[in-house]
Amino acid sequence: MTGSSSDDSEVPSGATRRSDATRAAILHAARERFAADGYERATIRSIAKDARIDPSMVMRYYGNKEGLFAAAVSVDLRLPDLSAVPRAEMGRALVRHFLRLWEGNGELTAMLRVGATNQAGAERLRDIFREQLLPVVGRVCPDPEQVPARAALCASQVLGMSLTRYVLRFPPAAAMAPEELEAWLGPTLQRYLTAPSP
Amino acid sequence: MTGSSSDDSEVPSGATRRSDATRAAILHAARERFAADGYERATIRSIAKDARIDPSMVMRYYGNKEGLFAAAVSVDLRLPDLSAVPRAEMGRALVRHFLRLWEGNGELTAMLRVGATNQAGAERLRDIFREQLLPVVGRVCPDPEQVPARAALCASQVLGMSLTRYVLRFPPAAAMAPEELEAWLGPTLQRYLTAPSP
DNA sequence: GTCTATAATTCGATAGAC
DNA sequence: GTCTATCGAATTATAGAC
Repeated sequence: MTGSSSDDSEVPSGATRRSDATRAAILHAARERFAADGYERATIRSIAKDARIDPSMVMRYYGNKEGLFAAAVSVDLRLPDLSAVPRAEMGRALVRHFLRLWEGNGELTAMLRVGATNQAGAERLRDIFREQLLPVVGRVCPDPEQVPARAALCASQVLGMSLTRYVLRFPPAAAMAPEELEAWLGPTLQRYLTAPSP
Repeated sequence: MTGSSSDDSEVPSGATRRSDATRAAILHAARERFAADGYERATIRSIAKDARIDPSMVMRYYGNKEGLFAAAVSVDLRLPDLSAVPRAEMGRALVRHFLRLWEGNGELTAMLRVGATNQAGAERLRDIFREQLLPVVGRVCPDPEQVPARAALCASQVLGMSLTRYVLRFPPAAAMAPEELEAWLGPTLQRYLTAPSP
């Protein structure tokens, strides 16, 4: 009964499944739709249509809409080790990293949009904050008690600029050049990271 | 034909309509629902239920869901005239104003939530930025060419903190005391408003 | 002014043929 | 593995009785 079945619905051990291309197409379409429409308006049907497959395939592969979202959005900020850059340049380094990250990545916009309306989305963003940003700030802030607040301040400015620039599209925010943004936001993060607590 | 009709569906000239209480209840419920659930998940049915009236009344009064949203959300930031405060304290004054505004006002959270997912909501936020924040910054910034960018930077930090504190509820952001926030964000806005362009 | 009933869509999810 | 067909539920919106 192990190999005599005429269909190949069983997951093979090491070989690539025939469905891998389909799965990748679904995830790609899901990321774009979630980013563009948010969680509620990004329908399984529209995602399937983008991926040029049948909607039922999405259900088969990912169980339900939440499963699809969880599978589609896995954000790795790839934050640099700030303790490796000169202390006076940490702010700008962090801003530059985030700017590059946002420019070519709809996933982050998706997370932001979904986090604003969906409870599970907000929780994912809190996870990312806790697991990825907190440790980085922890390595450059001597007082552990101040780490959460300083990290949250950095997050507020970075997410705020992302919101106004990529989601709400305030014309001046969308028009600013990356170098300009880096020059303005860099000192802000620098202060949140290193200035004495007020 | 003007007053002989047996029903009172026509809008009277100066007197209060019998439906005013109902309309107010609808708008109140709509604000809360839009703030709590975002545009898509805030259904007319749920709003009507909160207002303890029939869902069809909402349609009758506001035409459709977009009309209801437009009527429910009319944000007046009541921004102070910054040119009336000492130049060195403008940043803190602006932060303090926004903090007070956000604390007791679900409307702003609603705008933020809806703006993140709904196109019309984003446009309303752009309107508020252009009509209310731009003029205030314009009065304290000597170079008109720099006004939009400086205003957008202020908006990014204010909206970013609102997002992380009230919508995404990052624990450290939600836990910070207003005085603490004022001390951290004040200098940031102060620099965005008055520091020489980098 | 208020409500019932329902039309017209749309969505997530399931069943089952091939 | 893929697709058709469809269910059941929810939604916006309309028509019309009282």
